[in-house]
Amino acid sequence: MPDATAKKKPSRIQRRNRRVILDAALDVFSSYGFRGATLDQIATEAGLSKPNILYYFSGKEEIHTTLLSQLMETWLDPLVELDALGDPRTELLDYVQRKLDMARDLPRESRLFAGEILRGAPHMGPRLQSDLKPLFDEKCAVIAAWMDAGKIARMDPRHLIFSIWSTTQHYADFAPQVALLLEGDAEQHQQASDHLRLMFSTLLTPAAPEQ
Amino acid sequence: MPDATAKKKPSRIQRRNRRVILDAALDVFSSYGFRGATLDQIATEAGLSKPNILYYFSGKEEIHTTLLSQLMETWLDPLVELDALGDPRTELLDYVQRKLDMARDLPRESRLFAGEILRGAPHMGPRLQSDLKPLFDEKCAVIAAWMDAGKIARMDPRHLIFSIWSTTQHYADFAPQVALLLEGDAEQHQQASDHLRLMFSTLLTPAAPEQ
DNA sequence: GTAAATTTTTACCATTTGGTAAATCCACGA
DNA sequence: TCGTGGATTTACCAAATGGTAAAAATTTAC
Repeated sequence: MPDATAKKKPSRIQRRNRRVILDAALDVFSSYGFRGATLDQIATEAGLSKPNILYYFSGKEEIHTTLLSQLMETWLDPLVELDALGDPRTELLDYVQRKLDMARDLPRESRLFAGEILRGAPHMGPRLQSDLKPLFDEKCAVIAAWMDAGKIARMDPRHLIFSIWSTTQHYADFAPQVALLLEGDAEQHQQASDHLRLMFSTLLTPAAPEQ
Repeated sequence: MPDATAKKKPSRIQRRNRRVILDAALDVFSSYGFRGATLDQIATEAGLSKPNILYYFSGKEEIHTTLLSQLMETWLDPLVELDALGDPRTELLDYVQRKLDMARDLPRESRLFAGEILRGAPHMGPRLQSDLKPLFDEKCAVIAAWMDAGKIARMDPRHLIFSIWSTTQHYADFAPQVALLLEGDAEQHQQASDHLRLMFSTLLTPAAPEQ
């Protein structure tokens, strides 16, 4: 007896078109926000007709929600990789680097996320609670343990993470401003990487315990 | 012979209603973005009718532009106050504090600004170029001079400023996320202040030159 | 107090937008 | 090759939205 709720596995066309639509939607939503984006824009960008898009998704909101759901995993991944058993300094500095690389490689995703939080997370509140919160608490505990062991300087782990998030994502979310102020500088990413490495490296170094 | 382009000074009613409209618009634009905001929302929030609002402003865009223009001055003020003649450490740490206080006291303004940049600064590009850029360059030179004099640790002043902007504004722009992750913590602002003071204090301290 | 100017309301309008119904097209297995 | 179910298009629609015209109400100047 087949499960009444079972979904048939999607056809090749289904998979391709859903992917195309989501990619177009990422472009449009990240550029104009949820309310600013229109189905016509997404349809044009995807090379499909509007009703055809609504054949694959029940509505504008479902596209947006699907995008945010998929994004969440990617977004949290760098933090997931933070290893309690690794060297504290290396782990944290590598985390900064991964987040910065993500800002460069996935700016659309960064802006989509930023826009959603900026508007009060109307479509993502529950997911933040269920996915982000436990992970955040867990990693804060790891960092706190490292501090207790004297491996890195003592501070509030939560605000340390906020500082890592904000400084790295700034390069994606405020890219037009950064580009204007750094005008023509081709080495942007390397500069940012060097700066953040210096900053967090200095910050994490525990005050010399000797003497 | 009176100047044909001269504007009569606005009446009491004019001043009051323009102020009421801009305040309502700040609420709505900062919550929903330019495209997401509607004139009806602004009108309701302001307690006026939609056509009445259009008596004071030529359209939705003019309200938004006016808001951004007014905001720019407020926004740049903390940086303007950075005094080349003051003590470098104190000046920079005070700057961080002023920006953090602004994130707490003017979250709507912070979100309005963030949203505009996030969408590629469609209504603010020229102002960034004309107002922000020169100020930024000037203060970068000041900071560079401090570094040359060995008063603070050497680093890229431009990325230092980015780090100050991002870490402080994060508390306004990502407030829902911060609130969720810090849940119920009443001391948020003081914690953030302490953390950022520690962070930038450590960062700016020049490596001991002796030995 | 009254006329002129300013302010506000009422009644609209054209366009855009998210979404639907139904007809048509087309890929694919028998 | 033909029929069937999935995929796509055409032709719509109702609501929302930015904006306007002109009448009505109110304030201001004399």
